[in-house]
This record gives sequence, C-alpha cells and structure tokens, in this order.
Amino acid sequence: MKVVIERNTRQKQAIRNAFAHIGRPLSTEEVYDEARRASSGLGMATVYRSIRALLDEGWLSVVEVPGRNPLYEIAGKEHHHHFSCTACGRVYELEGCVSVDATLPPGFKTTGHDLTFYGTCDRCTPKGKSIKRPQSAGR
Amino acid sequence: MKVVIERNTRQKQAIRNAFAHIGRPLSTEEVYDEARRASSGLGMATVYRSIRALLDEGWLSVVEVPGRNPLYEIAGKEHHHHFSCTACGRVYELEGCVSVDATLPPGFKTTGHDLTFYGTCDRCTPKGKSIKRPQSAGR
DNA sequence: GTCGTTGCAAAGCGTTTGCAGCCTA
DNA sequence: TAGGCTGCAAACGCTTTGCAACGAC
Repeated sequence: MKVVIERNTRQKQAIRNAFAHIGRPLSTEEVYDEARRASSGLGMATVYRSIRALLDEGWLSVVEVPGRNPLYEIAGKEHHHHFSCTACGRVYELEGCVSVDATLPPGFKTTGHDLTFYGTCDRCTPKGKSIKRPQSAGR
Repeated sequence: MKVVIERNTRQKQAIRNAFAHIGRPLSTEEVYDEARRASSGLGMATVYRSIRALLDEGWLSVVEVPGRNPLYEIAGKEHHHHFSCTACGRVYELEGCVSVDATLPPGFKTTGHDLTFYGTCDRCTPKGKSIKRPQSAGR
C-alpha cells in the first residue's frame, strides 16, 4: 500500500480558509466564490476535487439539506442539526442535539438520524421591515 | 384564467397505481420500472411530467432524504418522518411525529422540520441469516 | 526531477423541455 | 375535432474525469 503525501497548495489553502472564515455550511458555489478571492483563476473542478479530498481526510463533512444541493462544513464538531432559511437559502448549525426518539416497527434498527429545521433566520425574519433576499433563494 | 382539464390516461393511471400498490416512497426510477409493467413504452419524461402534475394536484408529496434523489409518496397523510435503510436503500414511513424541540438562536423562526432515521429495515437487519440486498442499494 | 495538483474542456448523470404525432373527452 | 398528453431526443445544470502543463517538496 502506497501512502500519498498531500501537498499544501495555494488553492487548497484558499478553500480551507473559506470554510474557516465564513463559519457555516457552504455550497460548492459559495466555496468557489469565496476561495476565488484568494486564489483567482481557481477552477470549479479544483473546488470539487479539494472538497472530496478534505472529506476523505475527515476535515470536512457533508450537510445534506432536503431540497438543496449538498453543503459542506468543517468536521469534528459535536452532533448537531441544521436550520435552513427558506428566505435567503443560508443554512446554519444549531447547537446540541434535541432529544429524538421514535418507536420503530419491529425488526428495524436505527443507527442515526438527521434533523433539519426550516424557517427564517435572524436576517430574514420580518421585524416590521420588508424581507430581504440577499442571495439565491434556493431552487 | 383558464382551467385545464386533466385527462385520465393509461400512463398516468399506471403511475398512480405504482404508488398505491407499493405503499412506500418511491424514486423516479422505481416509478418508471413499476409503471412500465402496466404501460410498456412509457417514457421517463412522462414519469417526470406526471409526478410533477400529481405534485401540483396535491396527490403526491416530496420526500427528501439526505443523500438520495428525491422520493415521492401519496400525500394527505399525517405529519410523519422517514426511515432510510442503509443496506437496501428503501425508505419507509414512520408513524406519528416524535416530539421535536430546539432552542433556536434569537431572531430565528421555525416553520417546520424534517427528520430522517437511518439504519437497517426488517429485511436487512441481521437475524443470524445473511443480509439480502433486494433492489438497488442507493447511489 | 518527481509526481501530486491544477485548469480547461469534454463527458456523465439525472431532470427538463421542444416538438410532432397521438388519443381522451 | 380540440387540445392535453406522449415518446423521443436534445438541452440543461451540476458534478466528475481525461489530459497536458504546473509547481510543491
């Protein structure tokens, strides 16, 4: 078995920084936009390849929010869930895991769960002002 | 405004039957395979168009399971959650909604949630026998 | 210098759409 | 008969892959 030494390139650094800097789950598009700032000329393929490498490495983990393309966040955090803003499309991490229990049919065995809340985030919840739609509003 | 009268075709009937018959959330592929039995020559485009029509009509609803393409199930049921078998790829409906609560950050407002359990279903949970893999095992 | 990495473009894959013919009402 | 519906194939958006040049070690 051959051990591949990973190289520390400008592009990969920019991508890692994007996650560290923004601090919430990001889409490939968001990573691309953010990392491009630090490393112009960066290609989409590199973003995908780097994200995959970071996933294999365990540095990133996937956040699957129903109805959206997969997002990625820095791994190693405690078990937590996510909040998906239906107005601006941003996804946030929620702290801690609410207690979740279900009575499963006989013969079923559960190994984990995934919980997503929907609603409006602090920027988008109306407070007497009109609702803003800062970014893409999902599909 | 013009009201479009929906026609009751052999294809649409076959697709409706597929859902009624199998009784669990289905992927477009599964619908295609199943409906094709009753209506050979059925095209994938028709499956997509019919599913969309049935969604608009309110007869179907989307089941988004993280990491899978969207599934569809007959609508009108009570609020419930889903169980995704990591062995055979099937998705099942669970009865009732387990109590779910979370403390959201200030300014956040939740309108709904989505909960998916992972594990092995009654066919796939080992009972001393070998594990079977009846259909497609997901992506 | 080696060989992992990059950017580009082409290919893949699931889904959608344009179009001419079909078939339900 | 009218016009919604169908199957086919092309188009689409997102992701992956092939390849030659690049650059970290």
